[in-house]
This record gives sequence, structure tokens and C-alpha cells, in this order.
Amino acid sequence: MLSSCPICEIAATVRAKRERRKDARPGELLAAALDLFVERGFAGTRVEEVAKRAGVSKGTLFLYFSSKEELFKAVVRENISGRFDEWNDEFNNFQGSTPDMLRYCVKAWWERIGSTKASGITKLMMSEAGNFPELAAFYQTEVIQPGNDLLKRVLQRGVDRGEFQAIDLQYGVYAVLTPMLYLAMWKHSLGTCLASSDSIDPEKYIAVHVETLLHGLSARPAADAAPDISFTP
Amino acid sequence: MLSSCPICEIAATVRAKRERRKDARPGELLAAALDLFVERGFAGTRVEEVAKRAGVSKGTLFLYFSSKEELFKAVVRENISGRFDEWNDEFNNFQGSTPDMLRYCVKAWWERIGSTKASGITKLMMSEAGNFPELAAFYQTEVIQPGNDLLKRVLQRGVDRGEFQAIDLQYGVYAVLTPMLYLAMWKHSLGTCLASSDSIDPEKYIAVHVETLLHGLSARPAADAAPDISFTP
DNA sequence: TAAACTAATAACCAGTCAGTCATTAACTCA
DNA sequence: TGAGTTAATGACTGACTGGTTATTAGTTTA
Repeated sequence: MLSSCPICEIAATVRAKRERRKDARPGELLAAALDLFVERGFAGTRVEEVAKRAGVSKGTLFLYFSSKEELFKAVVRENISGRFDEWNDEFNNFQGSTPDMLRYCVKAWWERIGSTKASGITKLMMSEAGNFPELAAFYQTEVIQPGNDLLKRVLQRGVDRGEFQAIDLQYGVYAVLTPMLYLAMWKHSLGTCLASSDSIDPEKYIAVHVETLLHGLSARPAADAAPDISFTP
Repeated sequence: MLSSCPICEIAATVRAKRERRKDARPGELLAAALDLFVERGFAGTRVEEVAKRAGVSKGTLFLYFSSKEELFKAVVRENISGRFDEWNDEFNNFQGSTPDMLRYCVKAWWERIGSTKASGITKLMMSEAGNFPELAAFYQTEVIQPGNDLLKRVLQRGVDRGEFQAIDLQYGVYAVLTPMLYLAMWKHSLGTCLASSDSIDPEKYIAVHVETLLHGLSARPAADAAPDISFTP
């Protein structure tokens, strides 16, 4: 049949009406849902628009997903798992200095997550975690925990080899991650609607970040040891 | 009249019906709105509930704020923009090294914004900026721009006095801000529903952040100048 | 005290949107 | 080919919510 032509697969809008494509629907609906959820959040996304973008009517969407919430969960499941195993192997086999390893790590994150649609999931979770506690728990065990462990091993390697100061690992992880995660969120929220002189060039920002960080982490003794600061009220 | 008793001012629910208190209403409505906006987001908050929490009817709310958006803007002005003048003065009069000034700056931010409900507004804007462009523009000019300028002046001072490297100012600003903003967002989203071993101690996190940063910014020449890294695809 | 003024109310309106269901039409196979 | 199956549709429903307004009642003042 004509509809199996790969070009038609992409241009959903051109396809004939009422075509029956049971196998392809879920994937197309999930792709459309990812786009819209990332762009507008959960409450701001209308299921009818998800259906429309997938080239289907609203009723059809509910044929494949029992509710909007189930659709949302399916999107998260579809797009988050799978990447950590690959990264794990890469880092276990890395040869070279740990500063270079950290540079590679950040570069890889940007290329595979930060610069792609997947980075929108970070913002998605931040925005909706309060409304979906069970989903937040899922995200914690599937994404946050493995990511933390991975990065901790990198930092530990630097400390072990005498390349980094003996910084608290957990907080070192956050020092590396938070600017990048913030950037990912910026990209999908304020960054999309503001075009001011202050808007970020992501790649330059990340380059500056990682070098500043390495400068701060480096094992050379601090000439001007900073005084302790207390935040206790 | 009895209603002017300060205890009654707080327990709005106990007060008699249809009481006329024109002066007190706006403040009570703003306080209720801050709570609910931070907790449920802009779209997720119903104006009727704001009114209820402030002990008035929905109609009364629209007597003092012409729309839900105006109410939100008033909340932002009340809790964030209104404070920049005070900060400006403080920093103009600061005596001491710029590293100390930056420490003070971060400490002040944490005490006045980060640790208070006001930090929820950051998360709010990130989540809803895409759906409400007018609010995003308002936030940009009223909060982001002045905040950036303030911090740029601090960094410039450090460069001028030979305390910091001649880092790109705009990216220096982000290096300081993003971990703190991310922390603010964490507190109001995933942080509220996750109590894992990886959860952040905000004060310790900020302390580590600022010292790492100062170590990275310090003007001592880098012994191991880092190679340029390219992210261009 | 009674008229005038206005803060506050609650019923109401119009628009939105998740989810349903009776109907239609594409596909299958005897 | 035509009867049976089921994927797909879109009009419809009911609940919700931002905003309006006619009415009520607290307060002032002459």
C-alpha cells in the first residue's frame, strides 16, 4: 500500500484521512507529545493538539492511551532510559587525564542530551514533579541516581590520581551538573522567548564553565585559602 | 473597631463576613497569591482559592487586581524587584576585597531570596515562561536585567582591582548565578518530594560553590593552561 | 436617623478542555 | 464480493475557571 512509503511516514499531514495504521500510532503520538509537553508543560498541553500533530483525532489518542496522565508517563518512559549503560562503558575505558575526561564528559552530555530534545525532559520533570510525586520518584531512581554515580566516579578518579583537590564528592557533582542542567532548562523556557543581549550562547557558556571549574578543582595548593563562611542563622 | 486587633489580622478565616478593610486587602491577597503560585504554578492556581485564602470572595480580588496576570506581576514586584534598590546601595558602599564582596553577595541572596518563599518565583517563571510570554518579558526587564547588572558590577570591580582574571563578564555572571538558581528550583520541585541520601544541604552547597568559584576566578596565572575545546558540530 | 457612598458578595456568563460514544469507513477473509 | 471486524472520527458532555455585574450591607455624615 502507498502509505508505507517512508516519506509519507514523516509528512503525517499529507496522508489520507481515516487511514488505519495501528502499529505506527503510539510512536507518532509519543513523539508529538514529547514536543508539546516540553514546550508547554503538562497542564498547558491540550491532548487534541497532540493528536493533531500526530495526524490523528483526539478520540484516536484515547484509543491508545487511557488518559492524559498515562500519555505523560509513557513519554517519560520512552525518552529517558537506556543511555547510562553506554556512558558507563565509555568512561570505564577512558584513557587520559581526568581533566580531559571531565571535558569529554561535558562535551558528550551536550552533544547527546543538552543540545537535543531530550534536555527538555529536565525542565518537564522540574515543572511537574510537584503534581506527580510518583513520577518524580521514578525519575530519581532511573536518571538522577545513575547520573550522580557516574560523575562521582570521574571526580574520585581525579582525586585518586592527585589531579583534583579532595573536594566533597557529592557537592563536586552538583558543581559540575547544576550549570548544565540550568542551561538545559533555560533553553526550554525563558531562552525560547527572550532574545536579549544577555541570552546565552550554550556552547561558549559550557566551555567557560568547565574551564573555570577545572581551574577551581585543580590540585595546586590555594595561595589565598578562603575563610570559612557560615550561613547558620 | 475590634477587627484592627493584630491577631485578627492573621486569622482571616475567623473574621466576620463582609467586613470592610480596604487598606489590608491588597497585602493579604499578595501573601496568599505568593503561597499558591509557588505551590501550584501560575496556570495551576485558581484565583478563587487565592481569594479564599485571603478571606475574601473572588469578586473582591478583582476589585484590587484587574486580572490574574496583574496579580502575579504585583507578587513579583512585592517580593523581588522591590529589593534591588536596597542591594544596589549596599554594594555601592561595600568596603573590602571583592572575594569577600562576592561571598557577602551570595550570603545575602540566600538569606533574603534563596531560603524564603520568594525563591519559588524562579521556578515558577522557568516553568510557565513559554505559556505566558508577557509575564516572561515582564520578568526579564524587572528581575533578570537588573540582577545581571548588579552582579556584573561586582565582577568588574574584582577585575579592575586585579583580584579576578579578566573573565567574560556575562559568563561570569552565569557561573555565579546558575548553581544558585538551580538550587532554588530544586527546592521547589524535585527537592520537595524526594528525601534521598543525595538531597542537597543548600547552605553547604552554596559555601562549596562560592569557594570553588573564587578559586577558579582568582587572578593567579594558570600553571596548566587548558587546551581550547570545540563544541562545533 | 436616614440618605449617600462604596466595599464586598455571589450568581452568572462565556470559553476551555479532558474524556465519551454512536457512527463511519478501511481492511480482512471466507 | 459481501459480511464481519475494528480503527478512526468528531460531535457531545460535564466539569471547571477567569472575569462581570446586579445586589447587599457596612460606614459615614448631615
